[in-house]
Amino acid sequence: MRQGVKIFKALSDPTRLRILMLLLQRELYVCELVFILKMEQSRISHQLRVLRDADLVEDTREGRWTNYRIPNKTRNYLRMLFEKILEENFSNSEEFKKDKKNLDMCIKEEIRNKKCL
Amino acid sequence: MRQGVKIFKALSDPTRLRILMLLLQRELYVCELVFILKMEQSRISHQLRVLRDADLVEDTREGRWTNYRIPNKTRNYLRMLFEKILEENFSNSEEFKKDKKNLDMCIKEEIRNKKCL
DNA sequence: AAGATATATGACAATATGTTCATAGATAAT
DNA sequence: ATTATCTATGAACATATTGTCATATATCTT
Repeated sequence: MRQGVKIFKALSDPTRLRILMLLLQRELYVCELVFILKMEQSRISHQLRVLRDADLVEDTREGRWTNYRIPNKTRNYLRMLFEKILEENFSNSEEFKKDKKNLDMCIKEEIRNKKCL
Repeated sequence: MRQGVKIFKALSDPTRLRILMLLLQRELYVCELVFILKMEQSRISHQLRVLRDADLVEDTREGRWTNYRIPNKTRNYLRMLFEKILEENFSNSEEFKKDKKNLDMCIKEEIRNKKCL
């Protein structure tokens, strides 16, 4: 029960939804999320913690970097959730289009390989 | 987007989840929910408002009573949501077992026909 | 019309949440 | 070793949420 509530709580914030949408596309470092979302690093770290506590994301340390991704076991239902509930409401929103564009730029500029420098 | 967040927000409270689980079983008057959940009427009314604002429930006035139900268009994905996310976490919880028992009693004692008197 | 019942709502207090700022911890580069 | 970089965390603040109490509204009964 607690866990169920925790999951929905984690999903009930625009910033965290944006992060999840992005992680559904691709695993990302924190610094890549900073690049894409143009938000303070600590803000993103705090939100990632909430997502991690709800088991919606997992992370591995890679040197100085932390690589966040959506675990396979939740990937499917999360996708479904987003399709059912957020397709019109979110995927087509101006906000997410911008995030998507920044993600493309993030990939193009190889932020990941340049280690966010 | 806003709507998506609103839906998850509405789902992220134990009381509201209990109400939704009950409404998935059967349409109910507010006074029946009071009978089942053993909570203050105003508390339940407030929570129903949140659910209604998120379009998760709909209501019709029937004389003095308000009949709440889950609309067909959301019924399916809500069920799915609960199966995927809440099956282990909620449906088998002590809390919901108790609610279910009270719902049975509510039906048996025909609270609905007695109009909660 | 007056009283009783079912529900909704507004105000308030207690608590929870989200963001920012400052800083700590860990790893890499020099 | 020192410095720089990436990430996490704690404190403080503003805002939002939840539950309670009192009360309003609507409908029914008499």
